[in-house]
This record gives sequence, structure tokens and C-alpha cells, in this order.
Amino acid sequence: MEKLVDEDLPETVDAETRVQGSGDHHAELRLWLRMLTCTNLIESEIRSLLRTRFDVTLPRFDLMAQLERAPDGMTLGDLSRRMMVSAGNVTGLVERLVQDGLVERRPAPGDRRSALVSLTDSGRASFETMAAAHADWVADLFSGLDAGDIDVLMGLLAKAKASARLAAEGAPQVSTQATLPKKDTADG
Amino acid sequence: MEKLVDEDLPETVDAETRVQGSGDHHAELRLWLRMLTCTNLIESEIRSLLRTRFDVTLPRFDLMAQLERAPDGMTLGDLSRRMMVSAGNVTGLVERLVQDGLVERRPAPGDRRSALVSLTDSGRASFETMAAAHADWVADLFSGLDAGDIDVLMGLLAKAKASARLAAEGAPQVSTQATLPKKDTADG
DNA sequence: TGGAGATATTTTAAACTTAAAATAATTCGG
DNA sequence: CCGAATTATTTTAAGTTTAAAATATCTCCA
Repeated sequence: MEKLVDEDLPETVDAETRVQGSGDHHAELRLWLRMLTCTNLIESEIRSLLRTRFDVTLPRFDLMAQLERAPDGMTLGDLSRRMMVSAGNVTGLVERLVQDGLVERRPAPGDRRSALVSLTDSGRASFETMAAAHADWVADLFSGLDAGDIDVLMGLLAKAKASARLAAEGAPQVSTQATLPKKDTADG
Repeated sequence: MEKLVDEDLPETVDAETRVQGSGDHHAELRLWLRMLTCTNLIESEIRSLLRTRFDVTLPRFDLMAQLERAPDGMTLGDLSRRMMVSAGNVTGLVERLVQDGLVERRPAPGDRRSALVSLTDSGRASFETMAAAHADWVADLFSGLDAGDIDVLMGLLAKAKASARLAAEGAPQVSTQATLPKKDTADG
């Protein structure tokens, strides 16, 4: 399947070319497109199921999933970092979930800038039902993979994640973007 | 890293439970979260680079990438299927790209419902510059993976994709959704 | 202690996105 | 040929998303 990759060629390319070269990036590009397709496919399906079965949007489900693990509440900043979305986005999502009675806000003790967000009883009950179905759907979507496949995928995705983080933070293009939130996410 | 997965347990669960069960879907769930994190991380970085370097949004870049492979143009429906986004979304994106002079529309010969969309000369030139940089960025983000890793990942992602498609189409929840667009995507 | 810089959040404007309904044109069986 | 079903696209309304600017508060060191 990978006839384009020649394991023997890398060292024939001089260092200068490889730093920022017009090298052969075919394999990486194809990998990226496939990853994207795979993720989009699954995400679409989950989004559609959440809507038809529970009349809830994916972002709201995701936010509630974060809160479930934090019985004492999380700040909006925590949510923003964990969900990898902008702070402004979280403000709006929380607002709408509060209106629906699924989530509540209270001032954070000791920091008047900050608010703690947590699930209401209703929100928790609602989330638990959805989460069980969600887990079934995900298991179903991945049912073509055996335990070994999953293990190997987990490992390689961890490696890819580490690589991407290093590249993104290590070579911060233009203005070093030191103020961007650290990516501290849900999967470990 | 995978202490939660027990390779020996699957067959101790009876068939009924596994059909729509409250089984142990931990591994699949963790895989899904990691996939999502990995994809989001890379996508964020690319989005940010496209904006700061070329002042272009990711959806516009993606649309132009589809058009580049179709010198004779594509219909909006083709674009919608390839990009895995709704038809209405494509309408708006094309509209804005036409306004920017990067893309052009013309009536499709032989079908008055349909329009063919293609890159303008300016759009093509612009895209080629961006695509080269994009390929470099992607290669950079994945530079921690060797050729073997990429090979294995490609294979497992193909397997995951096939599994997800089968689950999504084979068990179409509620109302069989026969009218949803076939997912015919860019990566093969 | 004063104030510069950092941090937490909200606001704003524009773009993106979806689902569903509405239009319009095509296809095809009878 | 007719009309029902299908297909291609647009429109609509609501929600999501981002980047950037604006507020408000906190930290900390000189």
C-alpha cells in the first residue's frame, strides 16, 4: 500500500533541504487526510445520534462530559483548555446549558474573576443516560478493531500527539505565541 | 499503559449482552478520545498557521484543495460529499470564495440544477503556494513518526474507517437515513 | 504600596456549520 | 406524456466557533 515510501532515501537528502524543504511529504499528508476522514466520519455519526436520540448537540455533550469528572466544578478556563476551544466559545455554551437547567455557575471562592461550573442533578442524570448510549455507539463504530489493533493505535496516536505538540510548541511560527493555552486534554 | 484491557475477557460475555449491552467499552472510548485530541491538536495548529501566514481560513483552504484536483470543476454536491459537510455550508463557502476572486462558478452543461465550481488562475496560484507550506507543516507535525509508524497507522485507520462506515450505514438508527450523502472522501 | 504584567472571563463581529424546509430541475415507470 | 420520486441547490434559523478587543481581578516585585 505504501509504494511511495522508500526507507532508504532519507539520508540522501541534505540537512538544509530537510529543515524547511520541498521534500516528499506525501506519506504524512496522506496520513493526515486519512486521520481527518476517520475522525470526521465518527464524529458525524455521533453528532447525528446525539441529536436524533437525545436532542442534544455534540458540543453540549462534550462540555457535560468534562463536568461529570469534576463533582466540585471547573472554571471556564479549565473547560476551555480541556475542550481545546476558545474561552468565548465556552462562555456561550455554558450560558445555554444554564438556561436549560443542566449546568450551574457559582462564583469561585477566593478569585472574583472566576466562576465554577458544574452539572445540576438534572444535568448529571441526563448526562449519565446519554453517556451510556454514547459508549455503546463508540464501541459499535470501532467493533471492526480487535484488542490488539486498539492497543497499537493507542500507542501510535500517543506518539503522533507528542510529535505534534513538540512541533507546534517547539517551532512556534511567528511571534512565539507564548500566551496560547497549554493543551491539557481529556484523554491523558 | 493499557492495564485496563484484559485480552482474555471478551468471550466470557454472552452474545445478548454484547449486541446492545452495558459492556466494558472503556478501551474504545479511550481510543476515540485520543483520536479526537490528536486530530484537534493538529487541526488547530494548521488553522492557526493558515491564518497567520496566509490569512485564509481552514474551510476555504480545504475547499480549494478539493478543487485543485478537478481542473474541469466540481459540482457543489461533489464538494459537499468530499468535504463531508452539508450542502448549505458549501453554498456559503463558494459564495465567499467567488467574491474573493479565488473560485468561479458556471452552469453545468446538461443539468440546469447544477453548477460547476473551479479555481480561478489567481485561486490556483494562491493555493499552490499555500499547499506547499501546508505539506511542510504536516510533515513537521508528524516528524516524530518513522515510515513504519506511518504505514501501520495508515492501515489501522483504514480499518477503523471501514468499521465506522459499516456500523454507521449498516445499523442506521431510526428511519434508516437512506438519503444521507455517501461518504466519498479525499483520502482514498 | 504602586503599578506593571499576568490571568479569567466577556463581548463583539464575522465566519462556519448544521438540520430542515423550500425551489427547481431531472428521471423514470406506466 | 404525466406525475411521483429523486436529485441539486438555496434559504432559513439557530447554534457553534474563532480571533481580537475590552473588563475585571489578581500577583508580585521594586
